[in-house]
Amino acid sequence: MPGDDDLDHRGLAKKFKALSNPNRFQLFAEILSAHEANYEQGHDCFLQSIMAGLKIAAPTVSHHLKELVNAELISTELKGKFLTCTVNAEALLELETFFARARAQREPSEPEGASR
Amino acid sequence: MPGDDDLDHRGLAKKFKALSNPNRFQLFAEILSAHEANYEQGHDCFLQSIMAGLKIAAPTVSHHLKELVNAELISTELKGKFLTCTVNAEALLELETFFARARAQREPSEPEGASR
DNA sequence: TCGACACTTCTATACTTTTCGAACCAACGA
DNA sequence: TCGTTGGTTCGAAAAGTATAGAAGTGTCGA
Repeated sequence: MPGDDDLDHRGLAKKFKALSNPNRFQLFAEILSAHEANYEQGHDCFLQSIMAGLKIAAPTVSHHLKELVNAELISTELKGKFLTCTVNAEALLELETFFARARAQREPSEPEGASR
Repeated sequence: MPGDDDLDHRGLAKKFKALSNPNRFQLFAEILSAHEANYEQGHDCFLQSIMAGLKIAAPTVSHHLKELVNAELISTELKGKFLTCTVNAEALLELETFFARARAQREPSEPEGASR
């Protein structure tokens, strides 16, 4: 099944690209940790509070956010006046799996999933 | 330990950036699978054979390769006339771990490593 | 020694991305 | 209703990236 991997690669490349910019990556990381911090409070992650930690202007944040959404790394929801951000769990799993497989590929001595 | 993560982030962003270009990503993937294929033969991965699968000129490949090395995703060794490429296992682990932790961070309900 | 080969460096060009000011839209509170 | 605030869109400038042709370096085999 070669086409399967190929499709994966498209999506992966897009995600890597989305994470390739330092500011965008920080934005992502910030959303991630805000997530953790606010989990008990309904894990609302407000863009406003995230922006405080970054040194880029609002339009730029908006742009980067769009890229992250486009890469399906996060999703956003408008709650009244505010915007909340959620990290996409599937994406994280997809990426983790990619590198786990890559490791298995590099060192075939270590059988991992067996089914391949 | 906040500085720890910060340093990680630098390196990670660099790695994502290195993987963000489709051709470079393919190059990386190619090296990876050549690895797997040639493992019994001493897992020498010759650049020459990899280049055959890509549709970019030699100088470009050279450039991309340098970026991958710079991001510490691979390392190269000159064997006489030829260049061999090796995927850096630590980098793969680092990346896998990052996403594994990110998942744990996103959904604290799922205790994973327990330690930290 | 010489020529072919594998790869790199240099240089230039086309293209993409990042960034922000200005203007804009939507929602909330007074 | 109006001003303020959170966020987006537009437009443009600046910076960065991908790419390859030409020329260079080192290695091998004849």
